[in-house]
Amino acid sequence: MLIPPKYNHIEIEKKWYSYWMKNNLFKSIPNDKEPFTIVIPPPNVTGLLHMGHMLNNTLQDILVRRARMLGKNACWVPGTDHASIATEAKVVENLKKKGINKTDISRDEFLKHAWDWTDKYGGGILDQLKKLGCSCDWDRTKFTLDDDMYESVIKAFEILHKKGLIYRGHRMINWDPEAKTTVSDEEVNYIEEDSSLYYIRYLIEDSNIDLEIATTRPETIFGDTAICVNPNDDRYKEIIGKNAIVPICNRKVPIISDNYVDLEFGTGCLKVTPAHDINDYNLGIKHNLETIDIFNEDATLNIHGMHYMGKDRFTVRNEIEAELKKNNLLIKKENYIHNIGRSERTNAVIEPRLSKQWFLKMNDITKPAIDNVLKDENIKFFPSKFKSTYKYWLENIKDWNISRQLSWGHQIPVFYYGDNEDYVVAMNKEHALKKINNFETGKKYKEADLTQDNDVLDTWFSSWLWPISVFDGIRNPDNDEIKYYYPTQDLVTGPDIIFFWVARMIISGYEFRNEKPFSNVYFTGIVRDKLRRKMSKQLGNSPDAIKLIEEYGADSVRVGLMLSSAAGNDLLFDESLCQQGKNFTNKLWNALKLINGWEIDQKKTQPIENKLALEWYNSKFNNTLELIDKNFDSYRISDVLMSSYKLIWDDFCSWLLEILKPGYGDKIDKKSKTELIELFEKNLKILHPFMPFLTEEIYHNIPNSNNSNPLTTSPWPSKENYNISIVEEFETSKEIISQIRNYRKEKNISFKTSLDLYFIPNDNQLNNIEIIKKIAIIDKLEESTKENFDMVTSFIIKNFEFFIPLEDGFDKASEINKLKKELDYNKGFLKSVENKLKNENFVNNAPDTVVEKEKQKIKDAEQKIESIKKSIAELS
RNA sequence: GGGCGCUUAGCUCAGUUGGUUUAGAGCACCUCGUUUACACCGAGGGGGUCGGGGGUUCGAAUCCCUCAGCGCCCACCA
Repeated sequence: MLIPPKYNHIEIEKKWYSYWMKNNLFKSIPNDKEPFTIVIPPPNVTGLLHMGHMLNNTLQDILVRRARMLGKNACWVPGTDHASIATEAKVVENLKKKGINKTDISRDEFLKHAWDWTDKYGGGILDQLKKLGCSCDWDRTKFTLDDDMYESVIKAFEILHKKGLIYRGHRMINWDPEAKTTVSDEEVNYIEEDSSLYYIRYLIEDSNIDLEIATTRPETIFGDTAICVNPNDDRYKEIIGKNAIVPICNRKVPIISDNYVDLEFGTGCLKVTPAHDINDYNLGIKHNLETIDIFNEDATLNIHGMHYMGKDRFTVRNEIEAELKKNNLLIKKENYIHNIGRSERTNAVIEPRLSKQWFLKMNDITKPAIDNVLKDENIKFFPSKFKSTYKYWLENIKDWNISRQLSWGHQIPVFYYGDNEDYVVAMNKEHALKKINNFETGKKYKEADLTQDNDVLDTWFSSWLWPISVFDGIRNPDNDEIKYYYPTQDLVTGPDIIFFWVARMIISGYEFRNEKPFSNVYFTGIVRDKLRRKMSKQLGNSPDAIKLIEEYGADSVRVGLMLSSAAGNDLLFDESLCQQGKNFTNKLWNALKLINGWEIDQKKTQPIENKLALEWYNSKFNNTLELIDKNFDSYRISDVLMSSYKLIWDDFCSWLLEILKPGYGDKIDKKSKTELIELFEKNLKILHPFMPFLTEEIYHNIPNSNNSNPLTTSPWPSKENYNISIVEEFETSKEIISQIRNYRKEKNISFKTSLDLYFIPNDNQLNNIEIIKKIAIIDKLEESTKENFDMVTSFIIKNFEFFIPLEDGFDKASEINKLKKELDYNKGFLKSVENKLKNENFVNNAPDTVVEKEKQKIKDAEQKIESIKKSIAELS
């Protein structure tokens, strides 16, 4: 079989992905095997693959592929999210370009545009995931607005409403006047911005005292319904209970007192505008104040704004400043820096607004989510530090505002009838009609009498059902799929959506199925650039994911991402990581070429060093496998890769292959090659979750490999018993060989020149040349004493003394110097251990095993010192 | 303002309940090397006393206190 000199990732990745798909290797249906399920965090349907997706999905693929190899029924459910706000914003923007205003078209017309947009740009991200090698069961692909998914969301609303958990309330919400929608607290960014603090004069009724009031929002005076001072403020005690006159509109408002007001800030006087400030709203409720809403939906002033009606709030701010100044009501204006809330999506300044919204009561349904994560650890977080964040949020949870003033999404299944305050919750109009007409009122309603609520549900209200709804567990709670696949095993996601999504899925899991949605949550960090900056379009520091795959190959990119991504840690991405991954693929490819190049000599018997080396690597492999399995179980994925990387690069390639490598013109014995290939195949298996394409390709190029089955579905190596002492002994061998290499380097002796190595028999040591030879893996080693040679250089390893005879060019002084240095080191070491043992407290208090270890150290060090001294004496 | 966390080689990080030699890894760096798998390589090497200070202990990178610096989350003061 001819192996190409270079690994062609483009061709080979295409080949194997279509092979896997054609043979349905990622397909899962319920069977009698243990299920292993992951639901993908559904990316935005019209989004494009970025580094964060790559990291996240590579991790999921690694977990899924390993589970598959462990013989589990692995099921990775892919899908996309409709992402109401983001998608609707894009569609609106796109329509604007075409000269269409969203407000000018009907809901149905708008939805048609949105679907066209989705059909055109949607789902591309899933194809990109295939390029990355993701082994999802693509037949299961879901979209949150698919009919069945849609119905599940509505059904969930119905269930919760029936339980009395959903209510309609008046709330101060964050209003985005540009998108004309509410945004959740989490979607508002507070940014320090330059602003002004206006000091405005308010007159007091029946008094000649003026009040100075500081505000950042003079345009809201039309909504003022009180003036508030601190009850302990001596400056204002006398005027409490009187009325103040609001400038320009000349309305009388009461002067009230409340501890909320800060004596130090501004003038200690606060104008209260309950309709437009959350704190004022709370004051309004407390003091039973009137609420005057002065804004229209787009934050222009309404009729209460008098002559400013129809003008934008910021325009009014400027104009009112002028009017106040003209009337001598503006005392001063100061520069002022404060936090201004802006919509994450449109960047519009958020307007606090009183609005009718749908809410989900959270307090009643969070208990299992708290207990099962924090008390019982039925759900584990990796890293566990995120439990504190989770805990804090759940223990301070507020009711969830689930309605959004958008069209793209699941329309709220509430149908108003009669005087428009009565409503029913139903899957559709038909059901709704049936429901009301069943009432005892006797009144018969027609379809035309019903109006569905115009709002849609928060996107997260569909996402929080995802692990259940993808298996249709909301509509059909007893179906075979949900019973088999739920609860799922792992969730891989970012800590930034721990509240939005993770916590809510846990809540919904217990609420709808009385069972956790997943057992383990792996939190990935944020992918940043080398300078720790977030990847962003503006900075242009975000690499094109697909280009990276094309340039380096999917395997290399996957390895690059995994090399430095401990759970929860941010990943400082740099292309050099992909290069490192590519170097590794090259290394493996070349190992294949090397092994394939070795011809077999059928008659040759296995040399002892081959036997020893293979035995050693087998032990080393199993020793590492043990560690790998352990690290997999604790989700230390980058540690797993690192151990495999070192095992294969250093132990397999640099040591094992170098020992087995036949000499010039030589061939390898059959036994060695057969055993070697077995080990090589095992290497491929542990690497397969990380580098699926390369390993699959190599696997099918191994000579003598009888296995025509794909690696993807081959069994994970089972842990065999191994002898740890073999592994340890080999470390000694490595040391001996390293010493010889050092010696060659020091003396500038080429590798072509062979050296004789001798071993000094020592009665106190294991005095068996065979054992020493075994340890040294060097069959030229002979037993001798230094007296037989004029000059030697010696080294001591694990209390065995070895030496190499010297012929000429021997620098006695430097040799002695070298030994003296070693002597000093050992003496220093000895002294530190001796001091420890001299300390009576240590000897008396430390456990016996620890003391014993220290004593042994002394013995070893003393012996070594003796040997070195002897060598020095001999040279002098 | 409230809460959580971090500070170990040039960089990114390990370091499990305090005790395997005088702290590890990968990358980077330096030196040497074209021996027919690989220069996308090989061999070798330098480099940290674990942010500062104090304490507990026979013993601390590991526990406690304190100072300094950094980061994240929540709330957001007219």
